[in-house]
Amino acid sequence: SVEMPILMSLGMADSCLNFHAEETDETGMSGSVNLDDSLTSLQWLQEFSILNANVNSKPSSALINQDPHGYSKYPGSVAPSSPLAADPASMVMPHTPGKPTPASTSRAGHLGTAIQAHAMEDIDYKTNPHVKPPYSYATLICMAMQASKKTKITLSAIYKWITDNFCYFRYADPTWQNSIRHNLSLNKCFIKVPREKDEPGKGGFWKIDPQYADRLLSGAFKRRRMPPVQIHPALINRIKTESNSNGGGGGGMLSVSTESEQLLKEFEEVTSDQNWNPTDANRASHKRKQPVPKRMLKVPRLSSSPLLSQEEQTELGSLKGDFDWEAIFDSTLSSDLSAFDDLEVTPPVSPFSNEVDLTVHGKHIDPPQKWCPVMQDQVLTESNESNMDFDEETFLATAFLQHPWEDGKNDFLSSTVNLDQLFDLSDAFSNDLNEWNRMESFL
DNA sequence: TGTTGTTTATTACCAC
DNA sequence: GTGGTAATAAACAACA
Repeated sequence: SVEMPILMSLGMADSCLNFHAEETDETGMSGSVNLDDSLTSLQWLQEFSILNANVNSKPSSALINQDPHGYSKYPGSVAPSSPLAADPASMVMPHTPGKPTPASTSRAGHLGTAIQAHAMEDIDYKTNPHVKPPYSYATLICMAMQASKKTKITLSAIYKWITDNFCYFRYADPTWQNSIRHNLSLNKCFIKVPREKDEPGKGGFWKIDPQYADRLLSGAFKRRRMPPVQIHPALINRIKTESNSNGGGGGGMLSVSTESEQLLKEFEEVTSDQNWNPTDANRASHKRKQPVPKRMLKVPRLSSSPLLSQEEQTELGSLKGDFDWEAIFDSTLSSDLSAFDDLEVTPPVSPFSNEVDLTVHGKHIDPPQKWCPVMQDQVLTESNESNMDFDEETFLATAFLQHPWEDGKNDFLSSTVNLDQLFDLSDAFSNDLNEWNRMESFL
């Protein structure tokens, strides 16, 4: 049976996915994205995570000087970045949107890696069509199902959720849809629910098999295997150009910080005397071919597909990303099992154990003396005005994203980090950057 | 006719 | 090297 840890795992994963919910009205049509939901934006988290993890520095001035919520870099952007972009393993796989492609390796070695880390720190999967999300198809399906908050979901709804939340797939060759269908059919975790005879519409519904839910969910959100990354010089130039012209971001394109730009410059210097040869790069260590995009600028799918029934339209409306903090804590703290009400869920005894075993980054931290009261009301609701101190945020970032989805550690079942404790600790360290520094060195 | 669903095959990455 | 897993491609059938 699916027990609370599984749900916790899912919920925590959700919290990191940070997809914004869109309000759905009675008509099922989705409304505007919560642009001002600063608390649900974790872009600052990923940026911090990258800077902290890859530059090995204190919270960088670049970060400090920017809007801690990150939106300042995305004028007009309606979507936050995906926190997982901060995961070095989910590195940019920059290639022209088209047929989903793997990437070949970079000749730049560690420098390239650093550059990639910087270049991808601002990746916004929701608006960036150039970067393939680092999730497996099964994960994407699972995410869509979870976001739907329904027990079953149509194939078209899965498509739509993916294209809504991952711009890459809007422009990619539709073969990925074949992969989705293939995955649904092949993966035992997914059960087909036939449509009722009197139910209009095409195809059936799909849901997560409770029997495999634990496995799927504990393994879900695991980043897909990603080959080493190459960044084509042309892309680098493009990044630089757009960074300059846009003042550092926007438009869903990759945006880079000053530090990133410097690294890019260094990278160019290192590689400037070599002719870029993707074939050589491919030969270097990757057998996977670099497919030629079939369609560079496919017309994006519309949100409201004429192929969808009224019910499906409604369903899709509710799929506008539910990976917001409020939803997360609705499900985790309030034990809202509605999304899995047919999964034979064993209700949790307590969302958070009182047993304190706070281990962050391999270090044990003694339990705090007091508990942060009901954080879902104080910290993570959409209506909150988010005056969380930067220290708090950065601490949370480190605790939460130091190893966000390491293989084998990505299920928060195995994690001994308790969010309550993290928040409590962060509270204890708020308003004191020195405390932050201490923590950083500790971690 | 397009979508949905199933199946088979190939290739590649990764852990062991 | 091998097995597991995942991505990709393709063929085919059923269905609205």
